[in-house]
Amino acid sequence: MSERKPSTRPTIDDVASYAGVSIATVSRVINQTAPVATKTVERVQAAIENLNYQPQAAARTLAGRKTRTIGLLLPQIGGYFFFPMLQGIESGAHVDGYNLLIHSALSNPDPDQGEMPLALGEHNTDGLIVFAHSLSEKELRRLYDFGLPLVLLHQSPPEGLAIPNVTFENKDGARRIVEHLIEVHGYREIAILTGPEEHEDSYWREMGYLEALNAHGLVFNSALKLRGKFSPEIARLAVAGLLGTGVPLDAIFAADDESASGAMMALREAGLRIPEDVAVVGFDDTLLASHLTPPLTTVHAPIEQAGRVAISQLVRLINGEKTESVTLLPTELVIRKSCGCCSK
Amino acid sequence: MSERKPSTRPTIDDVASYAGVSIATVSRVINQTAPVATKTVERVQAAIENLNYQPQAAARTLAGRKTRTIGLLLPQIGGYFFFPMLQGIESGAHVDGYNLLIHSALSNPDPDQGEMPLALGEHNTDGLIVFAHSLSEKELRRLYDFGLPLVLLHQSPPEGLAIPNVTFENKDGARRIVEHLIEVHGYREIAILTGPEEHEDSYWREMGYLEALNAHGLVFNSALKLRGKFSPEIARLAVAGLLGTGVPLDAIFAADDESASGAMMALREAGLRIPEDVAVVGFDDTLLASHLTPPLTTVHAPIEQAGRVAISQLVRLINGEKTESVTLLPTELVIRKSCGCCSK
DNA sequence: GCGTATAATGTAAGCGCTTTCAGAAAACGT
DNA sequence: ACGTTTTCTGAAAGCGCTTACATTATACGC
Repeated sequence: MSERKPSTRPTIDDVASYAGVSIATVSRVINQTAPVATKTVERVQAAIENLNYQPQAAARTLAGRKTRTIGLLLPQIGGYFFFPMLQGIESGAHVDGYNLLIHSALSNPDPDQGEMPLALGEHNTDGLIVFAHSLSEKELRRLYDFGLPLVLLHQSPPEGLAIPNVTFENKDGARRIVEHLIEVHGYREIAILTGPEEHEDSYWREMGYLEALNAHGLVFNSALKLRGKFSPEIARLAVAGLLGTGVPLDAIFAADDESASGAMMALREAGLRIPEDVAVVGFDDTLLASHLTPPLTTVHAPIEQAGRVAISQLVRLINGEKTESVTLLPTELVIRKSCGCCSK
Repeated sequence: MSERKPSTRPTIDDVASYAGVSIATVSRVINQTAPVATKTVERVQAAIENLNYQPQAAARTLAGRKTRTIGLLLPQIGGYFFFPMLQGIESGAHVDGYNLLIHSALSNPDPDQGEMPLALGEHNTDGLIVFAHSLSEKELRRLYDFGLPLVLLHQSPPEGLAIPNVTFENKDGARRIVEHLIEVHGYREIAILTGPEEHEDSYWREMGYLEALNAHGLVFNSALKLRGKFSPEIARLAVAGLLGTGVPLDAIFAADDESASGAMMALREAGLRIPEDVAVVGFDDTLLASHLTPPLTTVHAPIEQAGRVAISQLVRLINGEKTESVTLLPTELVIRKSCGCCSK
């Protein structure tokens, strides 16, 4: 293995002399930045075709001071959430003609410690999509002050920074699913399994839960609030713990599908049937939801769309156009079986 | 929103004059490409620090003719498989000091149709990791002939191209899990739910299944071979169909976890218990496996590691070092409940 | 037709780095 | 001491493009 002839790619000069024009003209037909005679365009295009020429990105970047690439900053998450998001971002980026450079906070030495002069930032990209909590506030500020176009996904900007932010209608979705539990099934002892404390999506989902309770005259029982971390294991433990206390319970609203799955495991281990003994519902409608037994009733979050919207906001920012300071994507109730409904 | 002061970043010249040296020296301390007096190094480093200087990638690329980025080509897959793979690739790339540019075949106009002068290829990257079937053979050949370092993930190279290839010990893993079914549980009517026809991993898993059958004197019954597509829906339909025929059946070996999930659904819908009536096992051990009910016995495939190894092979190739022509990563049996074992 | 506005092309100056090449400084040998 | 290596440093030439700016061909007006 190994040992292969290197090769040298044609440059714009080759194309120019092949077509019998100057490199400026070649550049113009490539970028369509100035009128060129139809005949010339044809000649140049033929030359490009024949030589199999493709402009070299680095040179264009250097000369044109735009990288045509967008950076994506991810925290060290795993999970079901991630994939559709990436898909949305990737496809959005390509539609707009941008390349996608990915950087996970994982690979960075000291995510929190402050300093992480991320190689991505102001150097290789025209703008950055920053997923919740993958950047310290300090670093975010620095990039912002620097003037780098930024869009936040599932996180609102720190005080004073006008960074567009895209996320879901979390409160609304949560309220609706909890109301479903109350109105359709008549549950009254509904536990909530939250996400991590600092996570905004989780916060608003909790608010939605509270709102639904209030709207139906139910009082919030703090014993029914379990802190999860978007992790099935933690959820399972938390629910097992709750079950141990003997607090009455007829449903669990998990702030994410993975926690819902963990809750189901705990319930099952305790010999409880779902949904007959305790109903379980989730949030996100990730791939996982339909695979669970019973299939999970949840709130569909347009994850992929969020990625796409984030890109389009970023592109507007890059182009100096106006952007929405916050975009809330609508969610939708997905009824399956785990809430007690029998459909499908 | 919008309207922010742009800003101009310091260049190597700024650093040079700040430190009172020439840009050549600055370059040398940055790249450690030639000896520099300790005192000078310190001065330069202080300058870099103070000015918050970071070299501009495009300029380095242009001057140094290396991009320091690796491209990843993905097909339009969804799925559980994807995430750990990306994680492995991403972290591997960063460990080796490379950026990661992602490109999904999805975004390409005509993936199969041949022509797709992918912007990634020879222009913005030092090398490419190509996931199975994200590139036509023709395109692959072109890039190879061009001399671009290439590594294939889960696909062997076309005739005559010496491209390193990393994948799992599929046959071995499949054989072992099927033998588990036969030896430990005594099943004899074991159906197989394959992946898509052209997929090599799937092919070898099927071979492993056959091998296990043969080794135990069982004859292969073609009625028990169901063609899946790594998709739960298709698997579900296929299994439902099989059940309809009344062919005796005591276990199903699915070539991937998602199909296993689909199989489980079909079984459940037919009123069959898992594993009492029919056992189900999978392959891959994706996140999904442990969430299923009952938890899925499967073969753990080191997906993340595969990504990491692919990167390291690619980096060797880039550096002109020798590489393995094929890397088979060992798999491991993961016993849960769906096979009939009771552990955990 | 002639002057002038307009379209089409070419010339050349960088973009911010890396890297020869050569010169200056320091270290060595005897 | 003096020549000779060995270190260290700087000047300058690109890398392959984009983009003013200048120039030339073509169109228009009357």
